[in-house]
Amino acid sequence: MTKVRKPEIRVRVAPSPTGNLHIGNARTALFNWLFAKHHTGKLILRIEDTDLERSSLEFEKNILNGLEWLGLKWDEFYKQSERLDRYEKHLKKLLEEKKAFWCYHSKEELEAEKKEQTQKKEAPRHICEHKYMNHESGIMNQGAGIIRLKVDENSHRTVRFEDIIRGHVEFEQRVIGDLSLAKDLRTPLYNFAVVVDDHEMKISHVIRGEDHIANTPKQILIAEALGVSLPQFAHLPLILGEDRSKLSKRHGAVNFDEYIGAGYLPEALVNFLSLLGWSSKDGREILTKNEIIEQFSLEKVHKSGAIFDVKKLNWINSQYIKQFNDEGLTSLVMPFIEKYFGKQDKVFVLKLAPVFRERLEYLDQVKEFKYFFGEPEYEADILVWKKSDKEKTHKALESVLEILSSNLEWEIFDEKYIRSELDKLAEEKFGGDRGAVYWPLRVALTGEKFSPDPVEIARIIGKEKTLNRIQVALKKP
RNA sequence: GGCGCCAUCGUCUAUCGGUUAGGACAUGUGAUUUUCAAUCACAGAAGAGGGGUUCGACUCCCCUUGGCGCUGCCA
Repeated sequence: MTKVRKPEIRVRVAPSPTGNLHIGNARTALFNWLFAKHHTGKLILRIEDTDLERSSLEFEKNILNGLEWLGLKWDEFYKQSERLDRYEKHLKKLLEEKKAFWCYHSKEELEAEKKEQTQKKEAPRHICEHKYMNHESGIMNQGAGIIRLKVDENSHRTVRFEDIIRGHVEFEQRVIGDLSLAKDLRTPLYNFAVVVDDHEMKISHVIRGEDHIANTPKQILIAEALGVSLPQFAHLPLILGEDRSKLSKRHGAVNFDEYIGAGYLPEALVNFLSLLGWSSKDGREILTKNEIIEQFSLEKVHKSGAIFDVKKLNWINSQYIKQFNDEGLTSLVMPFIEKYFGKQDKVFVLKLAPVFRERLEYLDQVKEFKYFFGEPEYEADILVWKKSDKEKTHKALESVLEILSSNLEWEIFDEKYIRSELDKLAEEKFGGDRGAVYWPLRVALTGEKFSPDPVEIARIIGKEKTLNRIQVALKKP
């Protein structure tokens, strides 16, 4: 008995470089990557740049960068624009075999046909009589034609396929029409190029968004004409915006760049995206890449679309941020700090790490902490605690200044001791109202109504700045 | 209009015919507390409607409704 070797798992990510990497593409890429990794298969990255008008190298670069940033490494790389010979070869064969033909209808004629069909409540599609013409030389273009596949519009056949996620899916062949394959021998169109490539690249599973589901029967027909075998299909549920329509620009941040720029962590994004349409067996939601790979299966992918919920992303990201130690978080946060506050001393930023770890959802939020990097500006009246008044506020600040400046070895700042002194002050002079002491101190140090604990801030910014800021506060009218 | 896909808390989801329908995010309340966060505890919150099948349906089938996608000589 010979051992049956399992066919190699090969999947592909096939973006077209007509725009920047989009959240939806990234998710599709991620699922392909997870599937490949789970089965120790290969991931093929294929740039679908047959539309030269709209494709650009800049977009291609953006897409590649985004995927790399996410940590999705591919094993093979192709560009359709470099494979024109392959498409031409198959196109010629199809033409010779009379499975494909040149269609010379004008766009106006096509438009009219479609209009008529719509009025007759028929499926809009092109049924081309040119396929019955017997051209002398079928391969050559006799005018301004395009190449179409001959599809029998009278067939009663149902084109079926088994989708791993959706199960049986069927389309009536007669609603498909004589679909377009290429503008000319060296300008293939999407569906045709995909089928040629998926075959030649030995793709075993096509995992793509549900928006491609209607392309599948077309691709099946093309594959049959080409005489090649079909991959398995899996159509992923769409990522939706708040209004439940397909996620797009009008929903806000859909460019992957924006998430990189906002300081989301690649691991967090992988984690979050993997949970859009998929869930782990054990129900846990914070999972490492390896855990996701291990548990991943297409059978567990949901059928219905999933709304992109930034709040959950934020929560997941904050969970990842909390996992870093001071050193790690400091280097993560440094570029963002320097972007807003200029060059900073690493030793100083290291002191901020605990504050950031507790409070950041994404790294760009460091911009909220400007009082660590410069002197605060604020209106004098916010110094006054709600249960207090101007006079008491002044008194409190003076007392705090005294406590901090007199009996304090600042090099060994003892938070506990300071706190007990300030508490004692509140007890003795403000009837136990600690807010009367801490609130003015906070505002003096930060210029904000909301902030981390003022004693912690004092420790971080150091003696000189602390005393100075209190004095500034005291001079406010 | 045609074709197709989908349908459990506000959101992401669990349940593979028998559960008080579970978890997470979000929300609310409370604890902590000098504010805001963080943290902890608790709470409210769901099977679109109608028919079947079955001893028993969220789960299987059909219809309705609704949502979405596709409908290019774009991908």
